Amino acid sequence: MSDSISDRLGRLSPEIQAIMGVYALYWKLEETFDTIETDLSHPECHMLIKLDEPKRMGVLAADMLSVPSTITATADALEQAGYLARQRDPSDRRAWLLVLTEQGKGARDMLVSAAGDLFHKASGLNADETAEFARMASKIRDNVLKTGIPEGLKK
Amino acid sequence: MSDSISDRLGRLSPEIQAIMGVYALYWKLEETFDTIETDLSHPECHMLIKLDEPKRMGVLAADMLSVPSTITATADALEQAGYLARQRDPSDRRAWLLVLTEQGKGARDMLVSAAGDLFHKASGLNADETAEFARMASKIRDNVLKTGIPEGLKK
DNA sequence: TCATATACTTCAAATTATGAACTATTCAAT
DNA sequence: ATTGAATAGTTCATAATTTGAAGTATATGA
Repeated sequence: MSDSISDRLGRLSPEIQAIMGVYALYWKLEETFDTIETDLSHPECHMLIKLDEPKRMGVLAADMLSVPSTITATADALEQAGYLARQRDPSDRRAWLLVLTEQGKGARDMLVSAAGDLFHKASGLNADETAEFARMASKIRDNVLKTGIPEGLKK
Repeated sequence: MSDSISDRLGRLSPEIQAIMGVYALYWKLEETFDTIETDLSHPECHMLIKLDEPKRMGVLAADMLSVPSTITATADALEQAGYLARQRDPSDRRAWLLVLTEQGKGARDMLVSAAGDLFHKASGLNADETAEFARMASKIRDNVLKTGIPEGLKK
């Protein structure tokens, strides 16, 4: 009776197994970012990868579950290094669109390609398994972004 | 020809979909740690969850793809707050075993339970899907830990 | 036209991670 | 035994990253 919870926890529920797998993969991917491109920081890599098309900073903040000031700092660094340019959003002149330069596109292609390789090596999954994992991961991501940022209750 | 790479990248390969899903879930889980227990930092939560049984600090470092000094800092904080105790490893007196106190076990059970709930809410997966995702995540984790820390080539 | 909300910026402070130099212990080979 | 090299963990100064509060400019609605 008293052990029902501890036992279940001790034997690691599927949820905890899933979480630990996610953490291991996340940490491994972060670690391997270090070995690729020396002049890009981790948040800069994240942002580049997200910029498959011009996006508003607020969209990126929501996407990365981050706050505006963090996005500003990362965008500043990428802009100064020539990877992207800020353009006013014509439909709302308060907002900026972050647009990759040619240099930025090149860096992004390299990163995305390298990340794909890394995923293969780190995960050890074959093509079918990768496809299945990607399907579930996409579903999860949709759900996170849908439920994320409750706007009102920021702690 | 020239578009084959860009096209594939633009349409987001399964690997990138998988990575983005993993990042979204990781960030969401981190975010929700903030809403649970106020007197534990993120790395402290990670360490508590890992301590399902007494472990050496080096094992934790390998497990968290981290370095010894980081583990020391986190263990110091948890020890000082009464969540764990250091015991010399009888089989190697250079090493410490980190052992949860009763308070630590209680906190861990709470965290693990909360993390399970969070996974459900954040992922939106049902029980079957969760089991399948957990299976793949475990496989990935095994592979990461197997291939991780190449010892020699630290960058 | 005024009040309020939104998009982003600035900046100082807090958190977290890291590497290099150090102590204590172990292990292997004399 | 004794020495030397390797390992486990610690200390500490520094770097990287994130955050929240206050500010500017633009939009929206009454």
